[in-house]
Amino acid sequence: MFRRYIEGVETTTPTPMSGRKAQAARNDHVILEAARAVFVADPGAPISAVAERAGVGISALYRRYPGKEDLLRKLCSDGLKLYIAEAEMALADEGDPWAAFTEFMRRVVDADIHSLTINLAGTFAPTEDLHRDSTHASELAERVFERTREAGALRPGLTVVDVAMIFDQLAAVRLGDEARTSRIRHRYLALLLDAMHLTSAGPLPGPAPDAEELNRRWTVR
Amino acid sequence: MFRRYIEGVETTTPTPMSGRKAQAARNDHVILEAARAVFVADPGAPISAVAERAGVGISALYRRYPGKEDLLRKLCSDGLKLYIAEAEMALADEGDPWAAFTEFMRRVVDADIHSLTINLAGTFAPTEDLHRDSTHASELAERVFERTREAGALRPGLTVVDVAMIFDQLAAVRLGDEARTSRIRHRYLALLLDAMHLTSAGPLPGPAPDAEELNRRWTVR
DNA sequence: TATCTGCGGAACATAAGGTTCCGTTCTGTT
DNA sequence: AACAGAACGGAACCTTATGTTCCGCAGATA
Repeated sequence: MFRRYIEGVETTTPTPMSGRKAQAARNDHVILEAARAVFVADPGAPISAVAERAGVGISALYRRYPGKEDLLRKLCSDGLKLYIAEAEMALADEGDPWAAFTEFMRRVVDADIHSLTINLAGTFAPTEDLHRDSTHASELAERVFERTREAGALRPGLTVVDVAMIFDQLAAVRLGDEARTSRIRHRYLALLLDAMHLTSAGPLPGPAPDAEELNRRWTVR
Repeated sequence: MFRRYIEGVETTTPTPMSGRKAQAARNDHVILEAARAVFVADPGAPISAVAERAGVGISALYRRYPGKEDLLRKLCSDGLKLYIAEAEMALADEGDPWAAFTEFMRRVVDADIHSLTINLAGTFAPTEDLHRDSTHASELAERVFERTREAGALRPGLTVVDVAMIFDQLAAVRLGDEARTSRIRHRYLALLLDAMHLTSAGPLPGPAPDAEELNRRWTVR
């Protein structure tokens, strides 16, 4: 029978095209990717938009996540882990600290990690795990920043909080599709990196934000 | 009678504290200011939030504007007129073009004009008047920018659209109250201005956005 | 005193969106 | 071949949010 034929394919293919389990596993990924795209474009988007984009029904979402907030938390958690991984990669780079720092920022902008973390914060009640990851991410970023600063590659007066704020500003750049947006963000990232690299420039006006001010954004609006 | 006394005050004081007309005129201003504060903080805020902030009832709003969109259009229109006035002031400055340019940007950031124009665009159906003002504003900004560029004060490759995008990014900076936000925006404006002033730096990556891409943001989302 | 203007805010109507639920399809088993 | 169950689609349900209307009141005006 046809079914049998399909089953045969299943057992010989790493990612079989049929089979309930395989379909479900594929949906796991499709749904997460759709959720990422939708919520990055609009953190307040309805859950039905995610289902539509994923090409599945709403029940496929509720089978995997108890509610909307859980999905948002999952995305945010993944974003934080990505950020942590990028920061660790930067720290593992023993070469030129400035080069490692710029590459770190480029990768964060490239993967639009910031849109997954801070931009989603405030749309759900944060959990203890999320808070831990967030703290860890901040610490790693601080180490990347400090190493760069100690190498004398940064404009005096800059702080690691400035880096976070710059990610904020770049995440606000939105024009056309994701590819276009990414390209334009890199344009302004290049501009900002040049400004951050002016090691003999004067101090910037006003005190930089402090970490406490930043963390307040995690509370539900 | 007490009423007579008040009337007497009315005729001798420029802004009498009582009198129906005077109260109404004051409300005109109070309501607009409340609407500005509320919608700048959140373009999707409910109209009741505006009334609450103004300390008036909802009917006081509906007496002045047929509906929510009309109020938003009024704010946006005022913002465009402000922008036009600032650009004209910059053009009238016959001194150092770079100084005039930086002061122009500082004033726009200071008055948070960008939050009134582009940030509100898309929340209402644009009218012909609005479109005309928008075009006029762009033309004036272009002249300010061109004059600065011709003076050799700008990094090669920059365009006037970059200026608009930078306003966008600065408007995304939000931390604490309006005063704190303003101060922090000026910090990053200073950073960006330094980067824009690197007249001998290499070109930035990627093509700058074009005007058409920008104007697409005026359509309702 | 009669009338009018401006206004407060409850009431109303509607839209939006999160969640539930039922019927259907396909899978693996007896 | 019939059956139990998993995964799912999507309509229905229900609550919330919010734009708008409306009614009654207070102060001003004549």
